[in-house]
Amino acid sequence: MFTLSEENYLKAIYHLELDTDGGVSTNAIAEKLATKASSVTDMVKKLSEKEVVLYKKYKGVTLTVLGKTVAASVVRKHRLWEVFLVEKLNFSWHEVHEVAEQLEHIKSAKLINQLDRFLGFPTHDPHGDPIPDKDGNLKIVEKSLLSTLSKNESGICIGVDDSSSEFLQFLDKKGITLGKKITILDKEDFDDSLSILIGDKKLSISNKIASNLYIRAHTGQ
Amino acid sequence: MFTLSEENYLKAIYHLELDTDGGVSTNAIAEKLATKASSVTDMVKKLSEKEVVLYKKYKGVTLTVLGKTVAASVVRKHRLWEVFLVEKLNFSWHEVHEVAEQLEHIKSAKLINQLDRFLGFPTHDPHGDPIPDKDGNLKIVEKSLLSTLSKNESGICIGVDDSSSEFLQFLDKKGITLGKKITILDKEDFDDSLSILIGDKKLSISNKIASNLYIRAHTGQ
DNA sequence: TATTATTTTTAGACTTGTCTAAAAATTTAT
DNA sequence: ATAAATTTTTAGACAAGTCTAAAAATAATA
Repeated sequence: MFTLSEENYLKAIYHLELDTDGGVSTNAIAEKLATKASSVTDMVKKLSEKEVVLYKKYKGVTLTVLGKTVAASVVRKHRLWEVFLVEKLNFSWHEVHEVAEQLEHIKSAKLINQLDRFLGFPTHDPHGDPIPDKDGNLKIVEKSLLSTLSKNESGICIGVDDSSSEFLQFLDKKGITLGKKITILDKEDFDDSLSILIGDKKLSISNKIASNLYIRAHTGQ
Repeated sequence: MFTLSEENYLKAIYHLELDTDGGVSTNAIAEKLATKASSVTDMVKKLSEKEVVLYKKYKGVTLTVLGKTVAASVVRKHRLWEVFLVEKLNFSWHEVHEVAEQLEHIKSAKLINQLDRFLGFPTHDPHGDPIPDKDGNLKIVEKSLLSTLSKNESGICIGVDDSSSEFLQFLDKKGITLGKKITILDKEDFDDSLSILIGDKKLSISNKIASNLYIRAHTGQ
């Protein structure tokens, strides 16, 4: 069994590994968890003894198969709870993170399995991130950043890269939500801003926005 | 803000105060929390500094108004989550306690308010215990133990005194659930066992069982 | 009421997870 | 390739919450 703190470290390493090649650095973990490097070293040693990470001094850490399973289970719980909060309790997508950070540590296999069923076995959370299955596997969906699409191409909005509260609230204001079809009407070379059609509305968005929105390719009509 | 441990102490004192006159003893708290008296003394001092309990050495503790509010809020959360688990996630009433012990510590006013609404503002948990409202007030229902009823009297089963897993599973097996009408067909002087009518079934139950079932008086037919 | 038994508190120690400050290793730059 | 900068680790300390063992206070009993 793992403590709350251990689970948080495993989750942080799990996320960091996804966009790192080779081991995850002590400092990277420290930054993600808003703690000190020395604390990370201490914890990493403990996790190493528990055989959930591989650790060589000064060389960073990687999750073992076991560690990845534990981390994925925490992520699974986090994302299922987020779906619950949005679908059943009328939370906005920018409000769910903090609460899900707490709920993800509740220990009960039955609870999470029944919650999964109650929610209709969702595959993605309210930000478009995939929900690991019971075995920790993710359903990978082919996705591209909106900013990489060309004029006249279109796609379905399926997620965000930056899921900060500010960005999500901005999207709410603009009426940009998951599942909506977006078509590139025009691209401005000058500042890389885009003119898009979303639903039946025409919008102009900056490149910064477009680089934070994930799109599933949507060929035809 | 209160730690998990502090909340557990406050809850324990809250429950103990309900069936104690005067201060709650150190040993009583220790027993309820399965800890040592010396640990209780330490924690009680801290709670006293935080002004949630009144404490005089060797004289036991009582909750302050603030302490009672905090404790009631934890109990409220516990019982609302129990309703959720039973009503929405198909838990049996004997399975909910352990999970609710964890969920009761999740901190989010919006979460609990929305959960309350989602559940239809329930007033009682799956064991028949009242759910404190936002201000910590309980709706007191006139209730009596089944064992105190006389022959030919009847009532509605509204709760249990002992909510141990074993007792609850026993009741399940006998088909005794909350909301059912129970009529005393006969009382046996010899061993105080009862012959009862529940639904359309006739059952014989021991006095021990009858002393653990709460009944709301049900005059007429 | 004096004595014994029980309850409660104190004193000191231990664990977990964190921190600061300093030392060691690694990386970067001249 | 050596010096400087950065990263990482070690060493020692601290707070929270718990424990054991012993002392103090209270309650029970003879």
